[in-house]
Amino acid sequence: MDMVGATRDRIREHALALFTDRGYATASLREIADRVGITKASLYYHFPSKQDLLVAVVQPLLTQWHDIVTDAEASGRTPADVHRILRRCVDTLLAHRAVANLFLRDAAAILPALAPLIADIVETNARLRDWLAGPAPSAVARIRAVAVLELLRSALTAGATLDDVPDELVRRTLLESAELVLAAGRSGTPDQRGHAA
Amino acid sequence: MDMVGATRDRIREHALALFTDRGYATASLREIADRVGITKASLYYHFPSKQDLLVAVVQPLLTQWHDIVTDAEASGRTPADVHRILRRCVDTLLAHRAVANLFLRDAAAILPALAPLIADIVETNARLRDWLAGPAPSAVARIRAVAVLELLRSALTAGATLDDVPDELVRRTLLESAELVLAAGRSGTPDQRGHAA
DNA sequence: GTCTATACCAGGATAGAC
DNA sequence: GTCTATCCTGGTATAGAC
Repeated sequence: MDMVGATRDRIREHALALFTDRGYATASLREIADRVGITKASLYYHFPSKQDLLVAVVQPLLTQWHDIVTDAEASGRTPADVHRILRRCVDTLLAHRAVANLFLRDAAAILPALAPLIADIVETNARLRDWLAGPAPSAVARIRAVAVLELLRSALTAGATLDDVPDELVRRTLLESAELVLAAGRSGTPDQRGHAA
Repeated sequence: MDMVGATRDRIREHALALFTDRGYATASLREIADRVGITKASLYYHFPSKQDLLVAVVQPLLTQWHDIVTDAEASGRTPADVHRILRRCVDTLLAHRAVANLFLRDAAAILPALAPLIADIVETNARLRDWLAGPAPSAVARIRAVAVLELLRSALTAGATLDDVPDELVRRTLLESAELVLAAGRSGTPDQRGHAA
């Protein structure tokens, strides 16, 4: 019955592969078409522009990231909640490794191409950051929230740089570190606001 | 006396500006030339290719980053040493904000263009990471080292995202967090070397 | 040391035939 | 759904005037 979209899917896969190892801007539609076994013009039948192709490639990650924020905002903020959310973040990055890497390593090329979605992307990240920072956060707490998100990204780079360490250990270590940084706010590190025992 | 290299410098500046806000691949030599007030062909007199121009733009940061590693490897690894090195990292990122952002946000486009330098860049980062991880590091210690470097990057994003917080506070908070993560190895957090049972 | 002019090729995009 | 042909822009290159 449905081979419907079969070509479309193959295009998406090859596009992702080429985007990630040539960079979005440099990856050529001709080469994508070649790999799929069709011509450039045929590609344009399935996707009206290079940007549309990119959006199709990137959508799954965005959707899941959005779900995480929804989950976060619907729940409390006990240590267990924080742990669950952070874990979902890392898991999602690892599950969509290739696309996530595109965002991390190719943001300058990709974000302008995602112009229609950019407002939503920025807002989603801001909401996640704000949730992590907690209610009525100090400037320090907000900086820590940004730092924690950045820290989680290393789930991707760590796997690539240190090739003999298993994903599972990376995930555990990063979650631990992230919680450590966040917890610093609650358990009173120096100069947070004077003193809090 | 010497206006020698004046045009060259102006080209470098405008190139950096355009690279950072269009992305390296999309930034056109024609537009750079326009801004400088010369023609594309004149540009080619000063820089034999777009890549050479990029290298010229990027060199100062690389040199300074290299110096940090040299400093690190020449010194001990007391908390004070670690603090000094981390501080130099953050300061360098902030001092070369624009170029550093190029590396962070445009890596996919830039690294291939820096092919001749790439071996050195990777090696420098690996040495910094290894120094941070300490002698005979466990897998966890190495992951933490990667995470800490990633965390310091947020000096750049934090400034951009949270616009009302001063650089100085960002710097202090990130250094604190970085040291916290590194120190976790020494002061014994749970399950450092995996679960036995 | 800087410029004009000109040309080549690759890549994104479109029109129209089958 | 796929093709051929065509257009425009951009990086690269060269020859030559001032």
